[in-house]
Amino acid sequence: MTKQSSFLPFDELDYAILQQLNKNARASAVDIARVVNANERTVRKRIDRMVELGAVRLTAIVDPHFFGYGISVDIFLEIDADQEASILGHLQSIPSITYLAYGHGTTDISIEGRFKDSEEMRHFLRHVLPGIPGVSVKGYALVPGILRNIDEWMPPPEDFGITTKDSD
Amino acid sequence: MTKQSSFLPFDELDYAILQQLNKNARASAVDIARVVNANERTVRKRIDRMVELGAVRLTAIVDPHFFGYGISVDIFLEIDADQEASILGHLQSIPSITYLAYGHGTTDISIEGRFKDSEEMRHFLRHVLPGIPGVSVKGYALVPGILRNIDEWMPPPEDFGITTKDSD
DNA sequence: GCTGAAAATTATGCATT
DNA sequence: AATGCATAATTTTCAGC
Repeated sequence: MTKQSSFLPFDELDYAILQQLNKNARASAVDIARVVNANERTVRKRIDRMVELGAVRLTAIVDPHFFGYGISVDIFLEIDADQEASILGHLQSIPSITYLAYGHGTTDISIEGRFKDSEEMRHFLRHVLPGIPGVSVKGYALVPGILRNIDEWMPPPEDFGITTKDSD
Repeated sequence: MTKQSSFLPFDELDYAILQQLNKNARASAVDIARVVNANERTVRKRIDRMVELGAVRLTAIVDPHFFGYGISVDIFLEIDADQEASILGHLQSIPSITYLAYGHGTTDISIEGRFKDSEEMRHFLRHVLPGIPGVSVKGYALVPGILRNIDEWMPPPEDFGITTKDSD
């Protein structure tokens, strides 16, 4: 058994509520209360607390495929260290970019772009990105399909103090 | 000018509503209606339609950092083609995995894992993954920081029929 | 497809345990 | 921290435009 992780701000009720909100963030507190077997006032307070603490964000997530963005590409950039802040700001503002992260080296950046067709992708790789001062495209790789993403992620039950049969 | 993309199921009102829902998926239709300057009944119908069409999912997204998952790692796997379905199913069920995608080759899989510390990461890389029949770890790379992810993504205004000063 | 008005449901504020 | 209760606000239903 590994060490019991310090403080757990949430419990199994929070976990159950979270699962419902994950299915439908607009579900009424009354409906959720019914499913998780709790008082609706309690449910609302728990939701408010999780959001206020910043543990959870209730949001609208848009499906790129629905809008015709059928192509996903991982792109590897190298940037001018002196212009890092402005370049990252610029990249943040580009709607084609669905993922932006620091890469392995100190001047490496990884991004994921979504495009409607290969023409759009090519234009982005050969004109948009190289057109940003201090940015050079080191390579890219088409992503054949994404099966899971952060929006479907949930911490394990243990993080809510729920002990599943444990013998790890 | 590139070709006008076929049919646009949504308009600028949908776009405005979406932006509000992105900030807070539980915002009341009345509040949203005030901000976007529309009737509340209309707002509700637009929301329902976007969700029913599958363009948007209203969900709770959990912040891994809040729960102590401070380490992100990109991991590259090669899997036995004959066991693809069962392996992908297995990977889907692992809570450490926040991203799962097909990779470049026909037997390549890319995943992203989140861990509380390097010990947990090491255990995952050296025992959990190799313990899955048909899976071998080809390499991995620590991700120093993620600045943007799919949950913050929105299609460009053009996809809602909004013509910004365009001269691309 | 948008809006109006009444009924039903849900959310909020205060108080109690 | 959870809940009961009264009040306020929102959502739903049934329309008409």
